[in-house]
Amino acid sequence: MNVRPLSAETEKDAFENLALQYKALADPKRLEILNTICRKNSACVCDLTEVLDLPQSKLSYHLKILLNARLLNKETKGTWSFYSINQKEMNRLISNQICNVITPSC
Amino acid sequence: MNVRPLSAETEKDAFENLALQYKALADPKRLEILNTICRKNSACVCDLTEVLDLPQSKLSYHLKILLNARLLNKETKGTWSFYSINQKEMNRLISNQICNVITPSC
DNA sequence: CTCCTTAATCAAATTATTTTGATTTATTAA
DNA sequence: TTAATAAATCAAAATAATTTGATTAAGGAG
Repeated sequence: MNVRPLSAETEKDAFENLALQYKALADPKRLEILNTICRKNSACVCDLTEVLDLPQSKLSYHLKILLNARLLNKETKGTWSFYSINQKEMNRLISNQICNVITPSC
Repeated sequence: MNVRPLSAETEKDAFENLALQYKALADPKRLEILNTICRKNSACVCDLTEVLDLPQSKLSYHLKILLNARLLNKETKGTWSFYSINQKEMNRLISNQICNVITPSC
């Protein structure tokens, strides 16, 4: 009776989710942010503004996009927000070869 | 004497190239185009306008982006342009799991 | 409480991407 | 040659993403 697939996600939904995630990766600055967070293991916004020489609001904007795509984890301690790589999701999306370029040793 | 790495590509170049390629994947319509071409093995623009119900100029636009990202091959026969998946490049970029979603059996 | 630090959010301006419809180019057939 | 088909390209309009600088919110320290 039920014609829809058992899976919760239609192919259309799957493509929209994938597009959202690849869009997050589709920016050299964001790839650099991922790379920097990986090398530091975990970083707060003020760490990244120093290393990457980007204003705070711009960083918060890009971090939000990466977080929304589930490529980052966020942990708040007091007024600090610590971001780390969601390597499980990176591995789900990206080949090992390219993971080794963007997030080596993560 | 030469301080630059032996590799032809700096990390900055690598990130820019990757961003270009992930940008091509960052659109549900383009994922659907890849999926359709994969299932048909090879398709011309007029095939795709029918199947995907998109105007010709829009298709040509998106195909150009995918071609430019080297995710498609193009072969011209007379006035037809036949597009097929560049699976080697897809595999270089994307995990097997997601390749099986976007381009199953390719 | 007041001050200071961290980071999120906001609105406006800028820049980039996509859509649209028309035109152009190239090839084939009559 | 002329007409017809396929697809690329173009310019303008519409949308979407990014940048900027300022404001806001939430903690901690004195």
